[in-house]
Amino acid sequence: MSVLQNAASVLKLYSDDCLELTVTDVARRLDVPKANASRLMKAMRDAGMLSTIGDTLRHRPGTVMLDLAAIFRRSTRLISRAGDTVAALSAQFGHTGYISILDGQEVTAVADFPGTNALRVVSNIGRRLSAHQSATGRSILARMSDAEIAKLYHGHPSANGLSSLLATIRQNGFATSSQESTPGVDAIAIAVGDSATQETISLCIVYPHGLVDGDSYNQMLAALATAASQIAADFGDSAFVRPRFEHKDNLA
Amino acid sequence: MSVLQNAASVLKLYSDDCLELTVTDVARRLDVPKANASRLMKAMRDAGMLSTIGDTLRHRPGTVMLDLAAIFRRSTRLISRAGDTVAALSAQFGHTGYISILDGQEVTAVADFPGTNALRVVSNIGRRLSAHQSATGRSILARMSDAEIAKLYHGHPSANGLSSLLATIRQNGFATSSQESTPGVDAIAIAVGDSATQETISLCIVYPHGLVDGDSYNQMLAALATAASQIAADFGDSAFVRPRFEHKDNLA
DNA sequence: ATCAAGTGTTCCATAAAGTGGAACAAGTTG
DNA sequence: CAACTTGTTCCACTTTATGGAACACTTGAT
Repeated sequence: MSVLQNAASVLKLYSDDCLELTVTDVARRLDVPKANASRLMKAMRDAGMLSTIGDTLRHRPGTVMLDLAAIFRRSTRLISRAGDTVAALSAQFGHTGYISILDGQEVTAVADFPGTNALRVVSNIGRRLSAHQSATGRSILARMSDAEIAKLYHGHPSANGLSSLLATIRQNGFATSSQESTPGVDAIAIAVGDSATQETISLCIVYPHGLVDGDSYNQMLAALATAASQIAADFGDSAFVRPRFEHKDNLA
Repeated sequence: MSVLQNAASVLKLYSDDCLELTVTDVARRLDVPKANASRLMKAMRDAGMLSTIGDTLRHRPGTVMLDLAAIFRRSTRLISRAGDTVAALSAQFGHTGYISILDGQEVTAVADFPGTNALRVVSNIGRRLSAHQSATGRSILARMSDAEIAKLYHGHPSANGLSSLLATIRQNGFATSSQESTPGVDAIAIAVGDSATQETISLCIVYPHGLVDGDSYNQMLAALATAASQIAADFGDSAFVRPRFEHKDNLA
């Protein structure tokens, strides 16, 4: 194991439920000797990757990390453009929106746009979901060939059922989920790509299950589809499937 | 030089003006052999600290970095609380606000609250300013003893003039700047600390030079002073100096 | 088509790290 | 004050990083 991987492992320990870490925390959770954790975290402090909280023994991410998320978001025109689009949709419908990317077998939100409704889904930048268990993940996976999927999910138990799921999404041009990753939360997602870089991202709107009637659903889906189609056209996305859908009168 | 420090150096190369890096960029800018940059960046990719942009040779920060800034902001009650306060002030006056911390001889913004005015200062999370050359930096430095300042600025050319500057700030309880770090931008800053952790942060409002009259300035300063005093009281900040100021009729 | 200059990767012996067990100091808790 | 926690330091040993050169690949110009 290289130091870098260990350092990354430490950073990955941070989450919504873990805002600070001590040497012992790290040693326990990564199952490494205390001595290693101590030296590693000292090195990370010296490098600016970690900082102590006040003069306590607890650690938080270092100042080096502070602007990297913003730089990621601005790194490509595709993300910037999609962010503007989802921000507008989020404001229009009052629901929370995301831009996500695929990272191995997981998807990660790179930008979030909190909704304005009283009951809305709270966003979690950096929260990772299984790609095959989320609308946003499946919308991206559906753009890959069966061979690529087979390679990515080689030996994975969910590999079998995935194929038919993705076939439907390829046909519809959009993906949905209902209370899958998070209880009470439904989602609509459409993926777009940049022909110049092969970069693929997913636009997603999440909303409380049961609080969106058929009309609203249809409007959101139509608006998301129109927005995504426009982006796909602008970025020369040949893999884009223009969403096909019937207006639903009632939701299950 | 350890790998971690080199990795941190790579991450520090990213800025508002540098959203992507190639192997050659890194080799040149850090003055290391191409071979080292290549292997280092490969290791950083494997660790998730960097990722390639689509299938190009350009690199952006990796997905590991995406949520670390948010975790930093939530890591202490002091920052969260101050953030809420500055957000309210920013909304009230329409000017951009910041929360910043001292990092060596520099200050870094950890949270930003963009103003609503048509002409407003655009924010830069992670942008680093010389502590002694900014209102926010001086507001924090003023809380340190002369001995600590002397140690921090040992051998630094600006060390001499700094002492009297800080003395004034200690007396006033607030710091200001006018077109110092950024042309056309003025700022008011007040620092507060947490007695439990010795953590110190600075609350700051920035506004376009010449577009704020005496009344507005007085109101902002008073509002910021009141807000900071309340935070200082809540966190048992014994070093806090309640701001003393006369209402200005005209600004220079 | 060919050359030149750019890109990033791999090879190698040398030099410099990281490793983990144990002993240590400092602070908490009952 | 003894038993526990915390984080740090020491050591011989192992693994990793280093930097120069050779390599493959793409790009633009002649």
